Parts: sequence; structure tokens; C-alpha cells
Amino acid sequence: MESACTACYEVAVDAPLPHTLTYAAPVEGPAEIPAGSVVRAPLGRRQVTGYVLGPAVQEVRAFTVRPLAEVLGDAPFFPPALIPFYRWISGYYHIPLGEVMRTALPLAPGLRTSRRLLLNPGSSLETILAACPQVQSCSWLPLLLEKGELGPAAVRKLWTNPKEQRIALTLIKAGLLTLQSGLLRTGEQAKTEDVFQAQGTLAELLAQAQCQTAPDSDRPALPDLSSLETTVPHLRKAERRALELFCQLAGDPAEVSRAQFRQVWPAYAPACKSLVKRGLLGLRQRAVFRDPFAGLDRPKSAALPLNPAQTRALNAIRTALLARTFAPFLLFGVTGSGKTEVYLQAIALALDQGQSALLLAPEIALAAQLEAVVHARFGDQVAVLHSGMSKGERLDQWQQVLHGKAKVVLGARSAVFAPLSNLGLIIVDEEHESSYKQEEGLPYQGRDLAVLRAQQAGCPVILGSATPSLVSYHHAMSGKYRLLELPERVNPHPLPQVTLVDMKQEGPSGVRLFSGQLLTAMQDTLDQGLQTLLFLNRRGFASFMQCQDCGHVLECRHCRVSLTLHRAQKRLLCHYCGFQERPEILCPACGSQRVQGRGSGTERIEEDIAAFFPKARVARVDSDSSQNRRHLLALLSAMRDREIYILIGTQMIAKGLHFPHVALVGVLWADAGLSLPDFRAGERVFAQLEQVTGRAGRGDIPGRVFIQTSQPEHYAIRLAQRHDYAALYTEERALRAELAYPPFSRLVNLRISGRDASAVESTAEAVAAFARQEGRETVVLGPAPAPLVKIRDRTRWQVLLKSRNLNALHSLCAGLAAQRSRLCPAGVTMQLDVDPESML
DNA sequence: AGCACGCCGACT
DNA sequence: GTCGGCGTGCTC
Repeated sequence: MESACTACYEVAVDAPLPHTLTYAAPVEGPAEIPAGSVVRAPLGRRQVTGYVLGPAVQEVRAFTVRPLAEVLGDAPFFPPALIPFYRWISGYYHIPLGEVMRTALPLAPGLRTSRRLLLNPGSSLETILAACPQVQSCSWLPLLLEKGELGPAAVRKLWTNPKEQRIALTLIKAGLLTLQSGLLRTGEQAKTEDVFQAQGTLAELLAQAQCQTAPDSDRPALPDLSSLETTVPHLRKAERRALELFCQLAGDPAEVSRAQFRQVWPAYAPACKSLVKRGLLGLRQRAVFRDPFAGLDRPKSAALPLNPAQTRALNAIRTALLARTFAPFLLFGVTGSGKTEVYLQAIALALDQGQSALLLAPEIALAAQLEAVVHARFGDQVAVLHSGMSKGERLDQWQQVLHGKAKVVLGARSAVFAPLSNLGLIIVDEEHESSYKQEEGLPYQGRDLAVLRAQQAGCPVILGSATPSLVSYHHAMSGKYRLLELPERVNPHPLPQVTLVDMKQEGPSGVRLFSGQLLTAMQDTLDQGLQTLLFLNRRGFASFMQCQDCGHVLECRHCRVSLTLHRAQKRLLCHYCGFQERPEILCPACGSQRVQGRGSGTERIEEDIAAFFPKARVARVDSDSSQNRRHLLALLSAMRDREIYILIGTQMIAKGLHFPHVALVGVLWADAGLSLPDFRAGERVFAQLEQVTGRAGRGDIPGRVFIQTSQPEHYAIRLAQRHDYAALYTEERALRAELAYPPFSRLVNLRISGRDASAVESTAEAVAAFARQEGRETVVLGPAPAPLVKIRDRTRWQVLLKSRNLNALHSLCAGLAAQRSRLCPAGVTMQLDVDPESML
């Protein structure tokens, strides 16, 4: 069966292997497999998903080439042009190529190994107990006996417990059970629907009618059904009605779905059935394109006139676009300066060139807002890709893009992998947002990958922001990126006046959350019938629970994190693992009953504000209150309609929302982010304050902003008051240069974690020692426990690598990845976080 | 990652 | 003597 290959393929398999593998074509099936195909490949004694990269390079081989098991799907699933992109990511982030591709192609018609455990005929409780008495303690035994098998989910759970796994294997060896290593296809199939199509005489009649146009409309004439009677006699009344409806509803091709029929005639089914029998109608399955814009009749919007700065920016982009070369731009424009219009017109230019365009937004909520605008401009050329959609919808959109039917893709960071060909332009909106960085799984930076993709595609890329990331702005200053500035707001409303309130002078910290100044301003605003927004980046009622007698702070049982009191839900909640506990709890340290909530969150603020302003309508928006999307939308529209006067929320409400009657914005605790152990804290706080500030005075009313802080002298807060990005850059740049942080160096964070705290610690020490020994021109910081040292019962340590020499850093990382199994004992994992954004 | 192979300690 | 712990190494 296994033979020297005639046609061999290079395949990346979904396993952590350092190299790609070579396979022959399947024994049965197509002789030639195009690059971009997804396959099932044998690997050892199991089968895994594989991605066909192309023909294998012929060489002398020391291994037997095995044939692929199956080609999945009937066409390539990813564009081969993206293979160098995947390879680069694999090399840069030190992730096996197969895993990169699994991340890039989450909807591929893949498979996950799944197992069923079957009870063999003749096995009984007695024989099982005789073979392995310990099985009595297994909770799955009754289910197995009752149903005769355990399904994939139950087996997966069983397999996580080594003892139970051992018991199951014993029973298998004894011949009482069978492990069916079946494969479960998890790839979503495109949704289909039944459609009726014209056949026989009806098809002929319709075809004739298509040629004639009805006198007073542009629709084709309806065929004369009476002539049917000659070939198909004795049409019943219902059948005649069904035919008439069919002719009216049918378009080109002549097809009508069950849903269409049902809409106009709920009892259509029997008549259609008999017409199928008579051979006038045929029934087939048609793929449904789930239109995310369905039901929205958005008028197409025309391009708006541009101001001089916008025109300059667009001209620069046009030149690069026409040259069809890689050109990175940083579009630096204050809030309201019209960046979006520049994006839209740049996209239109790319489309005019017959090219496609990719537009990335930092998160789903912002993508949804852009979606409305982009769809209004480009209609059904737009595809949307983000994780907020159902798998089926995303697969539909993927296919539309893959087959070139959609030429504009809008999405969150994972859309950087969209299968666009002939890419003419990439845009990254709000490029400074940290949500472009994926922290879980493959930790990639979507913005950086967008720049790389543009480089490989040979097209311009626009990074847009009102508060660019320091690194991007640095590149603009050094000439690596070209800076395009939009210094003026489109509507001539000045940026709001910002007042800093020193909370150190407002009484002991932690006692007061509202300064007198802010309360007075809120009262003024209410008196004028205008609205106030209050920001606090802390959910819940109390941020921690403390014993009044011994000072002990309650912690989550699974994380080294304090529990937050959520009073409405009557729960103590862990924000990191979701663990819940009842609030009526005795101090675990001393048994005291006097455990009290300390530190106010948004929920508490809402209550306090309602007490301060009993007549004003107050509402709160955070991830607790807005789990129900309808509720969130209702709140936002109530805000727009001025039914709510004071809105309290986390950063969530600072992004992209436009409320023209907000005259006052209050930031309750601006320095909250400054205490984080993060060298980017300064630029983050500045960006957040700028964004929040931009919510005030968007209509004709001049806005006011109060920033409450106990560090009014901190440069990020001081400069946010003046909206002075240039000064922030100068200040921050000097700090980074001094400490050799990015952009003056590159970082890799080695994250070591596991359930056994001491094994994690010793591994971290071994890893750090290895890095110190092997690293050239690299500073090794640590090992140190992570700031959040335990999450979900896993202890976390880290070792930070810092180097000015990218090559040296990467060869060290390659060494670490190669030695991973030697450095990490069982149960301890090491993740390489290249260019880390969060070191928590 | 899985999965097999192989080498040592504590049980019938 | 075997069972079962997990370190080591391979997968086209």
C-alpha cells in the first residue's frame, strides 16, 4: 500500500511538529491535489487534519511516504498565495506551521479525533467487575451499561482522568469494550435549503416568457399557463395556484424556495408535491447565503467632499495604490477628523483598480458600526468576518471572499487571514488598540500581521488612530512609515475643555469617589437638560471583600485574585475564572462575620449617583449589565433619545458612540491603569482619556470633561488634559530609550504555567538559566511570578527576554522551542509570547 | 499533541 | 514474577 511516491505533496499537519511532512495522493480519489486543499492525513496511528502546501520537493528520503486518507471538501479552502504568510508567522512566533494554519483557518473542513467507547456483545456488569473491580468507582459505568456506549464528549472527559483512562484501557485489553477511534467532522457545512425549479414543459414555457418583457414593466412576462393543459391535463385548483405563484416568484434561475412559498401561501406543500410528481417542478438543495445585512435596506451613500488635509492624505494613498507597491501609512487624525471617509474613498480607489481591500477594526462592536457605513457605500461587495457571527455565517462569508465575490472584507483581528486575492489595500482602524493582540493560543499581533501581509501582497497599508501606539508613531518619525495628519475636526467643534481634579485634596483616598467640582458640574448639566457620562473601569459593586477584624481579603479558590462583590446578582465573582460564591461568608482566616465590601465599582457608583440625583434617570452599561444585547441596544437608544440623563460605564461606552447631547464627561479614577506593572501604562492611559474626552461636546453644545485623579502630576494625565500627543511621544520615547523598551528593543515573554507550583518555579529557573547561557546580546529578566500568579488553579511564572538584536533573540527562541520538552516536565507548559502587550 | 516503547519500584 | 509509574522519542 505504501509505495515510492509518484506525486508527493508537502503537507502541514495539525500537530506540534517542527517540520512539514510529505504524503502521496490518496489511494482512491483525485490523482492531483491542488495547493490549498484540506486533507485527512495519517500520522502515527491516528489521523489529523492536514493543509496541502504544494508538490513536495523531490529528494532522497529516509522515510516511507504514506498516502493521504482523504481530501476534504471539493475545492481548495485557502489561497496558496497566503502560504508564505503562514510560514513567516510560524517562524516569527515560533509556532508549528500546522497550528498557525489551524488558527488562520478555523472553519476549514477539519476534524478532531473523537472516540467512542463501545460495550462489546457479551459484556455485562459481572464480567466487567470481574476484569477490573476498580471500575465501580467510575461515574460513567451506569451510562455505559445503559446505552451500550459512551459518546465523544464522555470519552473526552474520561480521558482527562489518568486513573479512569487506565481502567478503561484494562477493560479494552480484556476484550470487554472497544475504543472506536472514529473521526468526527466538525467543519461546518454550508446551510442549504430546498428549492423548487421549473422542469419539463414549465421550464420551456418560462424560457419563452423570459425572452419577452411585459409591456409596462421591466420584468419578464408571465407565461400563459393555460397552454400547459395540453401536455399536463386535469390540473387541480391548488396546483394551478402553486404554478401561478411559482411563475411570479421565480427569478433567474427559475427557482423558488420553500420559505418563499410559505410566506405567501402557508399550505403550499401538497400542491407543490404533486407538481413534482407530475414532472413540472423539480426539487434540489441550494446553498443558502446567510446575508448578515439581510433585512437592512441601507441606501448607498455617496462619497463626501474632503477637506484639504483629507485630500492630501488620500492623494498620498492613491499614488501608492497606483504604483502597486508596499507602502505603510500612519493616518494620525484627532477624533472627528474624518479618518473613516479617507478609508472609504481609499477602498473605492482600490476597487476601481479591480483590486480588493481589507479593513480591520479592533473589536466586534466597532466592526459593527463600521459595517453600517461600509455597507452603505459598497453594498454587497462587502463581506464581514468576525467571531461574533455564527460559524455558518462566517463560512458563507469566507466562501464569498475566497471565490472573489466579495471584494471588501471588514472584520476584527482574525480577518487579517481573509482569503482575499489581488489585495490592493489594507486598513487597520484604531491601530493602537491592544485588542489587536491575541493573547490566547497563537499570540499574534493583528496590526503587525496586517503590515506584513501588505508587504507580501505589495500594497499600501493604512494604520489609523487619534492616539497612535508609540511604536507606530516612532516608525512614522523615523521614516519607516509615512505620516499622514488630519489635524482638524470635520465639524468645527473644538475639543472639550478638560479639568483635572486632584483627589488627594478631596479627602482620604478610597473614601470619596465624587469630587465637589464634579457633582456641581453634574447638577449644572442636569439643570440645562443635558447629559452626563461617567467612567470607571471597574465592574461590580465592591472590588474586594475585606474582613474588618483581621484585614484578610477574600480570594477566589482557583485564582490568586480578590473576589468582586456583584450586589445585583448577590454573588462574589472572580473576574478571571468566573468562580462564584455567596456573599454571606465568614472570614476564612478568623471566622469573623464582619466581612465588608471595599473599593467601589460601577454598580456602586450607579447606586450612589441615584442617591445624589434622585430625580435624574440613571443607567449603567458594562459587561454585566449588557450581556443581553437587546437590553444594551435599548439603553443606548434611550440615551440617544435623552430618556437617560446620567450614564455610568466602563471603557466599553467610550468607543465610537456618538451622543450629541452629552455635555459633561467625568472620569472617576483616571490613574487606575497607572498602577499596572506595564511599561505601556502611560500611553494606554493617555489613549483612554483622549477617547473618553472625545465623547463630550459632539453636538452643538460645548463639552466639559472632569478627570479625577490622585496623580495629577503624571505626564500621561497632564498631557491628556492638553490633548498633546506630540509631548506624550517625546516624554514616553525618552523613558523607553532609557530603559531599552520597545521601540528600542524587542521583547519575548516566556510564560511558564502548570498546576504544580513548585514544578513551575523550578522550570522557570531552568528556562531562565538556559536563556542566560544560550542568549547572545539578550537581557534575561526573571524568573518572576506573574502579577496574577495563579489563574484557574494554574501557577504562572515568567521570564522576560529583551534584546536590541532581533536575530539573536529569535535564535534564542528557536533554541527554547526546540528544547521545550527537555526543559518542561509533564504538566508544565511554556508559551513564547513574542512582542507581549500584557505581562499580567 | 498523542502514542509507543522502555526502564525502574511495589504489589498479588 | 507483573503492573503501572512516567521519561524519551517519533510521527511523512
